[in-house]
Amino acid sequence: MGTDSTRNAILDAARQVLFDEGWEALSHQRVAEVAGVGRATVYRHWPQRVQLLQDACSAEVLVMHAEPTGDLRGDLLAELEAIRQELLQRRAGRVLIALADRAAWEPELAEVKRRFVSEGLSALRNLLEAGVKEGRLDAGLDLDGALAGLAGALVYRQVILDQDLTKAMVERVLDDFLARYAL
Amino acid sequence: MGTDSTRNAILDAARQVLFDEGWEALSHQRVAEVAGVGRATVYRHWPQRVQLLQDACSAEVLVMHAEPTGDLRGDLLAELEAIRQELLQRRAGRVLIALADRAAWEPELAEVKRRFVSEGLSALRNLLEAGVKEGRLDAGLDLDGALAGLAGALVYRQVILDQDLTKAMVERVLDDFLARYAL
DNA sequence: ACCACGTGAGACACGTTGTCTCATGTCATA
DNA sequence: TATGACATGAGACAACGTGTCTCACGTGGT
Repeated sequence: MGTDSTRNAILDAARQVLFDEGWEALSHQRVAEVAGVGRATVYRHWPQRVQLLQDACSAEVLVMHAEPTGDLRGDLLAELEAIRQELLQRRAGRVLIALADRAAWEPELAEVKRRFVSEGLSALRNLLEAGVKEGRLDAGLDLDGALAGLAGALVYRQVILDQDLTKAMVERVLDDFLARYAL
Repeated sequence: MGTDSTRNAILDAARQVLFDEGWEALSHQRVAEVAGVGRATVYRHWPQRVQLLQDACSAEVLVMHAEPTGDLRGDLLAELEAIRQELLQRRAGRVLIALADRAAWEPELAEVKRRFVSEGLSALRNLLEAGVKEGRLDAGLDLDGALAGLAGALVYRQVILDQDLTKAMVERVLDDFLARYAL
């Protein structure tokens, strides 16, 4: 077995363990078991647990972005819907919350978290930016504040309140936002 | 030393460890060291780690609530300010995020989290409810949605974005909300 | 003076972690 | 085909953490 396929098998196993059994279960030993490789092999590639966490998480930062159509509300809704799916299906919420928790004590993870958040919301940010530039959103809009408001409301419901996000919730959050800032 | 003072010493130590060293460090052994008691004593009172976590967290659910004055914006602002202080100083944010993470795999903690959130926001909920009843807020207001929007925006900024919440941020969040829902 | 009881210290078995060595299998090259 | 470089799996090993147990000690109430 070549180096790359072993690495991938380990990373796949790490993600599986992370999602199914939680962060605390993500040990070299457990990952080796699930990946079907020797324990020493996991240590060889990732001597530190935090690096394994980092690499396992990094591959999760993939939000499907739709092409903007020019319809502001429609584009925003599509993007928020993509984020909703990410939170629901790919369990980005769990990863995010685990990162937020560990990042306080493991500085390496703070950067992973920052990237995770910023990449996950980059398309949304672009849409809002364009909306302001084209005069369809209030110029006084605080971009970071708006992102925190939109994403925060969704993440909070999904991860803190344990609600499964519905399309209606997303629309409500968006329409409240637009009621305030759309021109 | 009596039973109660030992219990309190252990719970104090548990909270200290929880805040200063993180959730993973919260073992019977570490708590015993910090509390200056024998390891067996900690096991005697809390055989399961999750119970220790539970009791250590439960005492953290104390938000200072101001008396309502009748001025809706002022009262809401005071309450959000109290929540901000809680998130900033008493590290409720860290506890909340740690609870959210562990609750996914430890059902006992889900209830602790639920109480934590609901008690922390109960005063805010009452203010909003009264505002609707007195006709000062849009009757179409979705109470849970509004709470999620307000709290979510603050928690998200504090814990996910690592921003230290300022008074200005709180005012902005509130005024955006009132711009949409105040009559 | 007595006793009940919570406690601290420590012994013990057990599982986990991180490191190391070595025989084996695989792949590219001569 | 023979050869050599290399990644791997298995396992030995010490160190550490965990959960349970026993026992001597000190305190407070009787």
